[in-house]
Amino acid sequence: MDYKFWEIEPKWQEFWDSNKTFKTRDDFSKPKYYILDMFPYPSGAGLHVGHPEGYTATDIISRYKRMNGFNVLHPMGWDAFGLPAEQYAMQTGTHPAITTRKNCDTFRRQIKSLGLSYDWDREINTTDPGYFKWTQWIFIQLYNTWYDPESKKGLPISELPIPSVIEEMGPKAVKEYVASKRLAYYDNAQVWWCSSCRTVCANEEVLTDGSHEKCGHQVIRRNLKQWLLRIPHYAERLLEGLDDLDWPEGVKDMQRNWIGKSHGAEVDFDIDGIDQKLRVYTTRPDTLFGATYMVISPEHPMAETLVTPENEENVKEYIHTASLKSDLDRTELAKEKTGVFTGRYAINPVTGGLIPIWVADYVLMGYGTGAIMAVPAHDSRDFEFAKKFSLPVNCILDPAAADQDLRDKILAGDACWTEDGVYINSANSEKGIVLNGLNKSEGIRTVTQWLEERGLGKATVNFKIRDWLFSRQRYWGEPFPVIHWEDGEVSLDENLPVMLPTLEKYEPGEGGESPLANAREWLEVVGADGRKGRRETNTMPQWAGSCWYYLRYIDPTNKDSIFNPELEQYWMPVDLYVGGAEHAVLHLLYSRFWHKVLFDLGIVSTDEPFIKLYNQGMILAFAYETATGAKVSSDLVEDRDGKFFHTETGEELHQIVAKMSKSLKNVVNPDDVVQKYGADSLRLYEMFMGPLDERKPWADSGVKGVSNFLNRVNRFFSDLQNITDEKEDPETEKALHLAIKKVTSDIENLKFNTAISALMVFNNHAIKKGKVSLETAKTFTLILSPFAPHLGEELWQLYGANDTISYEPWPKADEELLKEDMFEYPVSFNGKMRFKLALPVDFSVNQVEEAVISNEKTGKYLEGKNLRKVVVVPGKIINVVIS
RNA sequence: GCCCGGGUGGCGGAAUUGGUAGACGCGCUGGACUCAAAAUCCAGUGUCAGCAAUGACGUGCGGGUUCGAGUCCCGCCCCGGGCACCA
Repeated sequence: MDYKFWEIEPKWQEFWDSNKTFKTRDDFSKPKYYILDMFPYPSGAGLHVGHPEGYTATDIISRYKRMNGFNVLHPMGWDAFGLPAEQYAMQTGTHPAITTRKNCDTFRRQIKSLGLSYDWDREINTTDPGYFKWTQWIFIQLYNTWYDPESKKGLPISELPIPSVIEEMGPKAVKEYVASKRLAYYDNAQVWWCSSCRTVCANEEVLTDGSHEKCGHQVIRRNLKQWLLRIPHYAERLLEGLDDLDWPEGVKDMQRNWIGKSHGAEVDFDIDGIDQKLRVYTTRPDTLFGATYMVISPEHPMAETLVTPENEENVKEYIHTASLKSDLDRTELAKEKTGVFTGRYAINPVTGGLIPIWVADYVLMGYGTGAIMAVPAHDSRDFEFAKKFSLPVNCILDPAAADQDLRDKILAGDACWTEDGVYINSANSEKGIVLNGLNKSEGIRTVTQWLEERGLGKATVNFKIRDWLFSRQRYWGEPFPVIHWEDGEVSLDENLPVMLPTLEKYEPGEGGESPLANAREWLEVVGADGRKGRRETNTMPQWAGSCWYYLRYIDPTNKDSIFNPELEQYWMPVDLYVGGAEHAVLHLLYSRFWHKVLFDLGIVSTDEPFIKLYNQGMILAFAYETATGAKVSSDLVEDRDGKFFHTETGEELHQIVAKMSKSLKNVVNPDDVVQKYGADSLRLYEMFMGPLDERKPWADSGVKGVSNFLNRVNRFFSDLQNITDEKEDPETEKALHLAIKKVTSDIENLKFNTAISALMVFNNHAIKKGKVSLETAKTFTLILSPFAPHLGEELWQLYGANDTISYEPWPKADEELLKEDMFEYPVSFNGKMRFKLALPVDFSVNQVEEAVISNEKTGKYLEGKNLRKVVVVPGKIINVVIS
């Protein structure tokens, strides 16, 4: 019987659709399982083979969990705001909503053709007003929340205590004070501006080379009024929360690095000749004795105060030059350090010595206090700077582990040492501080305490994470529910949703304003009191909609509230979240931030949204290059007996693995694969390629391999002549239960490649046997069905069922059947396996040893050798040690 | 520079976490079926030597621990990802 996937696959997809087989009911009596895919951006290019990888994995688990009695929530939707639809609108005038709808239709059709068991009644779309109404609503919650460091919680802004000093200054001061505490605020911000996209981008969207992640164009600095979110207030919570999450360690590390917590101290330095102090942040207060100069960043507010008249011109020029530089120029490591002397000196609090204050752009205003004490002997950046400008290098830490040569250099101030050691030259009994003889951690403790006792400084914690730039000069995004009044007041428009106006032109407005600035009618508002105002013309970034979508699936059509809290309590948190590693920081950190705020406000019931996270690896493709490394398009490559040649030049080519790309002509379209081999084959191949979390190259021959397997399954199991009513043969029964056991544990551990291998092993066994019982055939069909659901349903129906296989109970492996009487011991001599010896499993170590020694084969290996000992690991191995 | 991954046959990858290296699949070789081809089926397939039995070698490189190392430890090399003057 032929394997007619082209008939059975549409048949079952139609069945699932019309019977709403995968509709999720809010049945609280069952244990729930919420399994989520990162929803896609529906691009015009349609699905690529990377999408079905994660989707198939979650689909297998969804089906497996249903068969294990779980109430499974497994939804899909569209992250549909974004630049491409808007750019297309600029070129063609087509409204982005139309483009978006078309693309979603394509994606939905393609996803449905893969037989994925989503509950389509819960489909969501971030561009749907019924959805973004609630994105705007969350923005309002953020705006109306402040973070209380005491209780470490976000609280309603109405509960913000106003200090009496502020209160006395009048209502304007109070308003400003309140604004300074809101989690969302509107302010001037130094932002990255992409002149090609005519929009700002967040720090995270700018690549290391200073180009915009989306378009590759160089970005520049601009000062613009923008919306920002105070995510650093949640830094500590976001950091602590990571510990209990079942996430890949690498992702957690990346988030930890991004948050960038450091412990150190703030120290106040007196300034010679002015009655002001310069505050620095350092993680190495212990090296205070080695501080030989200070540096402030060019943007430091005290720059003007500090500079002496004779240095004023120099310093001003330097600050001006620095302001023109991009961060890229300023941070490039290869670059030489620059700086100018202010003419002013600070007083080192432990030595009492005068140390020069410099301005240099290697110190950043955005971190710590924007000023540092420089310890060139024990900080490599300071060392580099000191060498260039001939500043003194005082070694105060005798290096612990350096070789003698290096140690001499360090002690002489000719090299830098940042590791542990023993302090020298670090005592001032007059000031009551002695570090000599201590090590680094003792030193840090001693100095910090000394500073605190004298009111000169205090222990401080710093974070690298910055405020999140939350507005874009775009049309196709969520409008802010905000009105700017002519008198400068900002207020919220709580009449949600605030809709996007229809535009004739999607070009950005004057001076870098969003295209919304062109929508005059929409833009201008008049208040009840006749006051005039303008709507916010910026829109939210794409992150906004994806920050909370997992919550809307819970109750996607609710018109009155974001979701029903009872449903939220049942379904949350997400039990398993699968998606690409490219979202390791941004999406996942932003989501966690919003979720924690919503948790503090009592809107959601869990502190963390995603209990377990798994990253699927990227699917790559084979590509070819010449001896000189030039890439060759795949259509110009000829395969001759496993060697590759250029069809035009005849040159032998080297096979490499690279990202799929149009230019290399090695992009695989899932539609073509479904057409040629069927959805079950595509699913199976994507899972069989290798471990889910690893990057791996696509090979068409591999699809053929799994397609062969499904053909063999179909040929054998759909031929009722092979299926008997007799009792199953013990050997086959054992093979079956071995497969159940392996497939079960492999699904639990997301090891789908080896699960499929186990299915293949059993199938090979069954075919070799020639006959299996109906019971066996049904059981095999059950464990095959999550992987190849169409064929699973088809066989299930053939065996007499008249309903879906999707909710049939998952088989249990019978351990009794797997027990062995005999074990075939590998017998090694000095660790080399020589022969096998079958012995009863219940043999004692002594009995095994005797059996080995008396075995005739052993004699051969003992000839001319001494038997030293016999190592027996019951049920594992025998090793005979000879000499 | 720092932080994570990863290097196993011709290829994708297995290996119960210290116990038979190479499961499963692709490819290749030989055979069956066929007028022939495709498809399918059967057998073989880490490398070297040998007709074979068998032996030697073998998990990026160099050391070490152990009765025994792909797996653990020390020192390197290469590939991929992230961060990068954060004091």
